[in-house]
Amino acid sequence: MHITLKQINNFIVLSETLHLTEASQKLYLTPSALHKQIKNLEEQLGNKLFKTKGKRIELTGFGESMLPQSRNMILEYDKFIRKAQISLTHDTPISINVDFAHQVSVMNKVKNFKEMHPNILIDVNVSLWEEQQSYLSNSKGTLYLSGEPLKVNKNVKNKILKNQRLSLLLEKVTLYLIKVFYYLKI
Amino acid sequence: MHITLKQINNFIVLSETLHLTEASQKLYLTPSALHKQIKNLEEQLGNKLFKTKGKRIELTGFGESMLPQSRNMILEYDKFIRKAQISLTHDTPISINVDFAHQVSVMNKVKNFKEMHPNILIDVNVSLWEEQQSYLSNSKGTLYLSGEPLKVNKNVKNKILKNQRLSLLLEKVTLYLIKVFYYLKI
DNA sequence: GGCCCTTACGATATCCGTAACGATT
DNA sequence: AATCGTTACGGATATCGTAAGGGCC
Repeated sequence: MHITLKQINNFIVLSETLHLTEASQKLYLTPSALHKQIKNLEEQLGNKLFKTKGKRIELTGFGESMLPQSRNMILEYDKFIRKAQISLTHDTPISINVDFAHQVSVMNKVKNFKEMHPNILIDVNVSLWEEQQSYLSNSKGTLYLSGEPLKVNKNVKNKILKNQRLSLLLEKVTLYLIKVFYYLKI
Repeated sequence: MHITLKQINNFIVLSETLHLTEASQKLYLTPSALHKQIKNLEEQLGNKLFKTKGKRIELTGFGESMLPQSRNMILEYDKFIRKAQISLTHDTPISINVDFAHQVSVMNKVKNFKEMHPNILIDVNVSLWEEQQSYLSNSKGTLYLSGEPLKVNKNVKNKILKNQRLSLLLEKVTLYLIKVFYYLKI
């Protein structure tokens, strides 16, 4: 069980781009890190997934054959996550941070939502995105989610600062946001 | 993608035993480690999977609802591994270590196998299991597989020494062995 | 008291980024 | 010369085991 979902996902992304640098960007990794993960996966599978012709990367026959099953793994994972989202119990208090740009649209939807579901607690804290960034620039920066501090490690912090998309990167935040958006039907 | 297959597997095993200590033994972990992994999974899912009534552990409704999808994940992973095994190319040289107890049965099968598949290279090295253990007792102990040294970290080493079952624990070895056994139809 | 879950803490292993190298176009 | 894959190395992070705490039978 040493093979990880992350590695399988890496494999799929690289197989789609056949371009290490490009794939590594999509995965928010350095080419070096991605390269090592692929190597590691190949080692555990006992066969090479890719071969390199000059600068070009190609799938091996083995890699080709592993692709469908790999996609199934990720699809199954998606279902798993979706299940977790839908299983949200209605008494879980939810609080979300929204940056300024999305304040209006979210607040309106939350308002409607609260009328429909008065027993689901939602707090919406609005803060400038720059403010959230400055939290993260501080090495001890924390975000708060449902009242609890959300530890942010350096990697995640960098990813956020680079991409300015919180929901794409912090899975825990994503989960909560999606929960809300699921109800909001955003 | 922080949720790992290992965690999902942990969840399933614990849900079957509802007994932390017992589950942790099945998973070759200490209760402490398993406990933390479950906590971590719950945190990422945003809901508790288990609740504790006195000394007894019970599934929450959420945990119950996550079980089928979790099992699917593991089933899909099994298919994934099986696919990798079957995709073995016939020109991969294979060498396996066999302990004394299994020498005769394996050697006979290998012999038959070689007659049927003369172009698949298999070397069988026989050594006492105690010998293999003593390799591992040395902190720099290595096993050899297909000529390449197989780095053994301390955790794996301990697991092997405890359980005396190589094939259950070293996935890489398992993979190779299963490859062979697949052909051998053992 | 004994069993069991839980938490704190330290060691080990793993993961990732930086930087440098080598090869290809 | 520029781009890309690869490797070496160091720091940050995660994982695990040991040991100690606390509740229930």
